[in-house]
Amino acid sequence: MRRQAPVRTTRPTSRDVAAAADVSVATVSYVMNGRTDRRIPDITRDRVLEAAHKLGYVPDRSARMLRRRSTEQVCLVIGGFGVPVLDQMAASLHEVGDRHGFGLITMVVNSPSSARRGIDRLRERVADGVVLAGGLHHVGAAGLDDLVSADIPMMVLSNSAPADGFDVYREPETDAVRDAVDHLVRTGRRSIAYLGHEREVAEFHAGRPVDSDRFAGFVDALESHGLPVRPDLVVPGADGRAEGYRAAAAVLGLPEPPDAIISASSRAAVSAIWAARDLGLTVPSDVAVVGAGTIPEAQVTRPTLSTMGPDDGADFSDAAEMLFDRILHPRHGDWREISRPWTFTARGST
Amino acid sequence: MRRQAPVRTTRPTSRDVAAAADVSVATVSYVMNGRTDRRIPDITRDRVLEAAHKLGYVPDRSARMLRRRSTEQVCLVIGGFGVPVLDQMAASLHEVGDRHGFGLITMVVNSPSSARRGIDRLRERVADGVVLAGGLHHVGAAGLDDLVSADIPMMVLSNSAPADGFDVYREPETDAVRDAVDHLVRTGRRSIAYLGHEREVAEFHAGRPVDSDRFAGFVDALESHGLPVRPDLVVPGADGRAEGYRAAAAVLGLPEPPDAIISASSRAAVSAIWAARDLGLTVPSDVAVVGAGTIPEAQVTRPTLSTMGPDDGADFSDAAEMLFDRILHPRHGDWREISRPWTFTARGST
DNA sequence: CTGTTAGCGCATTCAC
DNA sequence: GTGAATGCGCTAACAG
Repeated sequence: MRRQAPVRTTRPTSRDVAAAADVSVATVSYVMNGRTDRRIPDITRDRVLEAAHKLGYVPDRSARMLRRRSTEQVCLVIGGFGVPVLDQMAASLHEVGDRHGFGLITMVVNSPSSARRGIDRLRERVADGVVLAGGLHHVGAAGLDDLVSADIPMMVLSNSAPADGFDVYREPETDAVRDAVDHLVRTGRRSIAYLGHEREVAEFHAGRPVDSDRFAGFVDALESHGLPVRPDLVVPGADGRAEGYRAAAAVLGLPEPPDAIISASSRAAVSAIWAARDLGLTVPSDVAVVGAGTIPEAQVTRPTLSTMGPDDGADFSDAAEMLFDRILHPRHGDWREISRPWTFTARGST
Repeated sequence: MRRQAPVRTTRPTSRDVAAAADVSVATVSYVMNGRTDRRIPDITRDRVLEAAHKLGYVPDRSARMLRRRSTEQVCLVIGGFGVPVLDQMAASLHEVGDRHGFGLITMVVNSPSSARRGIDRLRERVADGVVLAGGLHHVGAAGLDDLVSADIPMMVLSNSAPADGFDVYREPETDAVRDAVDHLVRTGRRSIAYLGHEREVAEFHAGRPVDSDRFAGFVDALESHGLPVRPDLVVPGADGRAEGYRAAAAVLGLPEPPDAIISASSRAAVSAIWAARDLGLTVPSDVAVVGAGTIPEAQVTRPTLSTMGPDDGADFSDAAEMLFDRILHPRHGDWREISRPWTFTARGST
């Protein structure tokens, strides 16, 4: 049974409802928005509601946006999908956004050109607030300035960006990495491999400064123990499970394999445990493994996975709340920081 | 160095640009939209562009939306985050959306009330098109009707919903499941466990009809081999890695453990392999494992993971293209279906 | 308590 | 080739 094509009459507007309920458009607006500062008698209210329902009236967001000069949407900028921590961020934004009647739009920034497009779109005011959780590198300082000068409330996830023009969310990882390395050295490890993200590793091997709290902490900690940073043990592989497996298998197959692996993502760390076991190695006696980030899986692997991460797991409601606070109560200056230092938790894999 | 708070002068409008360039707002509009049907001399064009740049003019989307009666955004409705296949969908939508100048908004539907809110918001025309990839159960038939009567182009991912009022994307899994079961039985398996999604399993145990192609195929295949469906081997655990591990460990610890496990997600299947190994079992000789869905990891596990899935992996550009086709060339009736039947690929784990 | 009015910023007729 | 005028649908002043 094929459904009838709707009779393409134009959809009803507030004027139509006003006419049907025999009130003014203003009253319709007040009723539809449930405004309590306007005293509308229940009789009138019901008449409007009934007319709206009968006509199938639904307010038009575009018009509301234009008039209110607010979109009631926030934008989450990420570098790509499949990263657990960003799923958490998105979930938190959805959750607190719902409470405020806000929707979420996502934007993927994985190249300079997509960064340019994204910034332009943001400047067109598609959203009342932004969480910059990825692609920061492609956005760059100039892009950040564009966003700041567009005067749009923003929260940036970064350990290095100054809180100037926006709020920032930091997860200082240095101490956790140092603790992890200390722990590994104390238990007799001498050659520690680093499974990093593409960027980190590329910059390191190119001899450029590496903008990574985590990697810097790793290098510092090694040096403070008088241990060398072996370039052949700094490899990419943290960006996915398959990548992690291959990278771990590769370093463990080296003539002088590491006796410990620190991975910049916990999901790659899990893969590293697999790889070790598949090579006939025992974790942790032959090789220790440490992951970065909180994933539930860490508790069910054998051995359980030692991790570095924020104490209270991955929940970003505080970041979301802060963004909405700034959207709802705009003020300039007074930029805030949230800091959630990571700690090292030794479990079975070390 | 603290950045100056911007002088909160109102942002420039096309009128301001027109004045600065000494042209009319119409000309500004034509230039900004790069319209080729209007012949604008380069001199004029450059003057407008220069004025726009100097004033920092950026067109306002809300106004454009209202006037054009289109938002140039599509909406992806999902049931939650962390599902690889949805990441693929989001990536595809972003990709082809970018080509058409469209943005993406996401919506999480994980309860009847969030479904209601989502539908209402969609009816407010926050997006020109919708991909319903999750939460379909909470939306329900009535919700679908609301969306259809709102006359908004839509693509629904479902194996059961009729293509009536919207396009549908199907992934028939029955044949693949049958092939998997056939393969398992042929290689001597007699008790096959099913790691399912929460809903599937709950409905099964409640004795209600299970709206799952995959599960139905599983039951049919077992029966055609004269094998019973053991209720104690139909367990939830496909919704996550940790869940999968626990569920697999539990069934494998049963007095009469299964000799094969079919998991409704490949990531839980990977966990099942872990669990088996941790219990001292060998895969596949002691227990075979099959996963549903394409993940790169399947190739690096030991043994490699036998999976059921679409032949060409997880790519939804065809779905995205179809949605945009309907948005850009609206027509009623003629609802289309894309079907990507799953096949079974035997690898090391069977 | 409710109606009238005036835009929000833009894209699009229709004159010239 | 360009400009003046109109209105998308709604909300917020301001009257009454």
